[in-house]
Amino acid sequence: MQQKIHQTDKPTIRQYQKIPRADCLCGIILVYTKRHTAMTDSLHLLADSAGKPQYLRIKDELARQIREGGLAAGDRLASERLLCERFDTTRVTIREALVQLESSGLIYREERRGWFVTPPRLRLNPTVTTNFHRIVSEQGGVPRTQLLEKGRQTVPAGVMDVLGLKAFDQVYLLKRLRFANERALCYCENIVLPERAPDLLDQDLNGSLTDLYATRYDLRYARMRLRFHPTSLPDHVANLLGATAGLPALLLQRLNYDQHGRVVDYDIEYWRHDSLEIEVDTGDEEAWTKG
Amino acid sequence: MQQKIHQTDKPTIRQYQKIPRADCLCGIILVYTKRHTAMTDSLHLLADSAGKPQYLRIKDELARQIREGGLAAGDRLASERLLCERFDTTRVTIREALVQLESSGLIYREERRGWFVTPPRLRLNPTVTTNFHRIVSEQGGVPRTQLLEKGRQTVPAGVMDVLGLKAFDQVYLLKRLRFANERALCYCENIVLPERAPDLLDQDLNGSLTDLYATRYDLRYARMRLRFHPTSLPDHVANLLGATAGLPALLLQRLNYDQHGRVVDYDIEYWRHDSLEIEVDTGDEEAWTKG
DNA sequence: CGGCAAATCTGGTATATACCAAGGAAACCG
DNA sequence: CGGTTTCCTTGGTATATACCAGATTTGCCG
Repeated sequence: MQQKIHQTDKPTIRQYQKIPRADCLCGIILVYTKRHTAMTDSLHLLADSAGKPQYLRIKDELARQIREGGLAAGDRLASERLLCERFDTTRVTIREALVQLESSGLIYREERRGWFVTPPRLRLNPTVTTNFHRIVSEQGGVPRTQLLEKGRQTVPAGVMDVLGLKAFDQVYLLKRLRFANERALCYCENIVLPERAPDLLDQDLNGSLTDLYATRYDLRYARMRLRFHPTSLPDHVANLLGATAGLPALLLQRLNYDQHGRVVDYDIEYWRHDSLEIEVDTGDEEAWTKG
Repeated sequence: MQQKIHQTDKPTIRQYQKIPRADCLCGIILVYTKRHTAMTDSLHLLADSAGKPQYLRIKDELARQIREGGLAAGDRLASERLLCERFDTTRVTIREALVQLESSGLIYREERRGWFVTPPRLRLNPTVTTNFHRIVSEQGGVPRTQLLEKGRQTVPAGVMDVLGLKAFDQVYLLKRLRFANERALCYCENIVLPERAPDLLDQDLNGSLTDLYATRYDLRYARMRLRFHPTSLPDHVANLLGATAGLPALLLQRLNYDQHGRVVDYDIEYWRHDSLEIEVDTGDEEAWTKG
């Protein structure tokens, strides 16, 4: 290994240049890079794909290498500084490409650990089951729910009306994280009507709420009003999910009714944008199962 | 405003900082740099949110100003360079904040024209109606559909199975853009079974396909299989929508059946992530209308 | 006044550089 | 051997600067 001079970035990079270190893991990311392709003309920008910006070409190239290069879900990409060298550019440009790949859902990052290939999305049919544990298990993953906070409080203004409550009415509030294979996918808050589930706070809330409702309170979700839109993670949610602030996300809100047509609870969920695929089938149920 | 000297960025920036900037070469000397930074503060940077990165504080501040400052949907923000001056930072940092606000859906950009406040999302209940024109109109907007391309071709491999077709079977393919108030929201491709809608290509395809089906072919969507997930715009779609490559988006795919249970068509739609809010109500229809 | 070209403004892309803090491995120590 | 300290790697954040091309405005000319 080369000696380092001090800890700034420059020496670090230099060090890689001398060491071929064939290594791997991403060795897929080949070396050539455009330096040579562009050599003839002063600039790196040119040649290549008709006037496309460099970061887009890098993005395409990385995507191709991930697809064809045998990187599997969860594998780590080469470090940014290494990619800089391979594509002969700066971290700013590399990161532009990486961030766009993240935005497309192909890769994700773990804070200061690196960039990884995103695992397959969880397929979710919120009209059929909301049982997170069941869904993850059925799709071959290991589910986990972590209770962050539980309490009884006055109903938040934003949901007072939809829950049919008046100011100062009390509700249970749960804050939980959902994991699949130890990757945090979702942060959710459940606002529950106490009269539907007395003593809820004394139960084990690290499992399925749906199951708890069914087994202990004889409640089953019969109808729901579902709303959602793409947005990005608020700071505090990003922290909880171990993601970077501003990561694209899906904000999902759901008002649930039981088999008697009574409101049970209201859910607010922030899902990583790259973690789910939503399915909704409408129309005659019979027809679907037959088909 | 101050006078400019010439058109590169440097003079512009220099003009704001009166410091002598003892040349840099950043190396060792660097006495001044991000000046004042923490110094006495007196700046917006201050006290404020404990240790939050600057771009997040700027993001919050911009969001606040948009909310409280009376900027309405469609209004333009100050230019990046002006924001640099106001927040005493560089374009890189300002853009980090702007991009995150874009990601949250609060603002959007028009290529080289500026940053604007995003108009309200279109509320969409894909299980009730897929009639874009109707939806936009009902929500007070002016809809427009632009046919980009139409043709008859062999069925694309990806949808062959779901459409119940065999290789080399023919389908109609439409490529269209959807606008609300002249803002492009959605790019969609419709893959239609010719036997359901003969002579479709001879019709006016700049309107509602749903209407056309109903009036001319006596077809009504009775069931659909809907899939979607957040991703980002592929380059060619970004170009068509007048958006930047990599903009967060919602990819929506839908398999439609008519009142006889026969497949009619398959839709692939890319929506701007900031353009829609999806609603799905499930359960007893009666109950909903009563409620 | 209307049309066109030049000046200017805007965001888009890119380089080079630096320092920081958290993650993690290696070295060290008891 | 196990716990702790040191140090390197990694991404996160930020500065300073530049040039480009499209969009807009200005201003001149006929």
